[in-house]
Amino acid sequence: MTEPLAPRLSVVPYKGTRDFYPEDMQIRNHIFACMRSAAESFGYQEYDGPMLELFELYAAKSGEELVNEQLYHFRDRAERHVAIRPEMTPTVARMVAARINELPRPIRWFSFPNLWRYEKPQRGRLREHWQFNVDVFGVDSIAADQEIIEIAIGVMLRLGAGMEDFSIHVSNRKLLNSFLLDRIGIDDEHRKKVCRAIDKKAKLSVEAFHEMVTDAGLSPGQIDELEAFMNLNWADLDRHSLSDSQGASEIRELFRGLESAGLAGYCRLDPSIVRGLDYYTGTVFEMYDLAPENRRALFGGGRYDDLVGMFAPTRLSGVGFGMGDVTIRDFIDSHGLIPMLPASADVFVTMFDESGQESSRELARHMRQSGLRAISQIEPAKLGKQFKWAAQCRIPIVAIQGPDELVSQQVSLKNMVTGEQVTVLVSESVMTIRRWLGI
RNA sequence: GUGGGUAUAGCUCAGUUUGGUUAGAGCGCCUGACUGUGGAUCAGGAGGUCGAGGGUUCAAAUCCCUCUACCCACCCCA
Repeated sequence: MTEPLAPRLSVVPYKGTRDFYPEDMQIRNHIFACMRSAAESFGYQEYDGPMLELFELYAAKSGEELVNEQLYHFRDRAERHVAIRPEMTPTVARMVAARINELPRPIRWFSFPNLWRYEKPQRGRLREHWQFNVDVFGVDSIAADQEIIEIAIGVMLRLGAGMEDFSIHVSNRKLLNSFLLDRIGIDDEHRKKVCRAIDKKAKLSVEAFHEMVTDAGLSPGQIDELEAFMNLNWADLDRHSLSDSQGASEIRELFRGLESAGLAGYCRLDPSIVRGLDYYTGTVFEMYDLAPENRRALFGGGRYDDLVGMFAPTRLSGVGFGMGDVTIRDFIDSHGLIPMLPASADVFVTMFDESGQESSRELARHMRQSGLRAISQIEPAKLGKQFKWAAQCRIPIVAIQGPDELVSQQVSLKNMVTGEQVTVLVSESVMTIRRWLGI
């Protein structure tokens, strides 16, 4: 007689979320390590904040769609209206504002928050993702914009990407605004539509683009000017009629700085970069995969004049970017940049039988005390099985101490990569292992 | 929210057009050949309510209906 089975629960993770099994976690850690290293090399400090914030924090500035359709929110037991953070910027602005008078400026911070948005999942887009956020507050000059872009490039280089893999498209909101308002005289009413068309140009056919901007009220002459504007190279800015505008001079300054840093090759002026968020006021940039099958921006950022102002009377400018783990993972996947994952241990210590348990554990303990990562066979088993297990886990060295070795205080070490095997005194074993591993 | 695709073993997939023995393959897993040595080879084994529910039929993985999940694209974004 068998009991009727209870209905089983699903093993599938909640829609739009991921399980990180150890092999996934290793890759995530690798990506985060590259990000952290890039930020720390510029002296940025890590911070974190709560995953829950009051709903009002986002209602104020985060944009209609994000709040109305994508926010996870609920009432807590005291009827407070609580939201799960969909982005980090409001939190960091709140944290900076709370200590606005004591923090030495510039403030250089980074974080790895997990963020939640109620989305329909698809490639590069899930409901929970981790986002590397880097911001510098309190610098009005373009030098900060350059530093932020340098960090972003630093992450890509650490991940193993090169000039042939990605490109950072840079523009400036002021430049776009001068062009639209002063140069060709678009009114506010049509500006949004034109911006949308500009933002989408790369994805549209020439005809579709023309239709879209004509629909937005542009004359054929204005369209010609717009297309010339969008093809501007930063070096051409000097000869352009917008040459004297503040946007143009900021762009020039930024590119001169990037050029002298040897980084101009990773960047190019692309006046079609708009970015959706309203709070950007100056430099804006997006990173694109140069592989043509991946057309969407992988990350982006820019300068925002005053996010802190919603909490404190002080104006404090900021520049920053956010980099999502989902898109970056897709990027390194498709560019063959997933590194060989290191094994979880340096050495596997075998065990023969009940009588060898103590000596086996003692040997592993000895190796750990010498700084090696050692895995013990937990209970006696066939040696072949133990070897197989070690090989499956790609542990590079197996230590064998059977009755033969035990009588003479020796241990046999097998290099699983080369197949070489030696028998040495226990006291010399760590040295041999270190030599084999090159550590 | 709109549109398209997919669902069969742990994984990748045949089989569905034309309903018919006990639903298959490769890889992976377990056992043995091999009582002190992994990858190779050979032999054997475990593992499926064919996404779920209903219908048609003597008979359904296969035909019909409904639902669900996942993937992709649009919108928007990382």
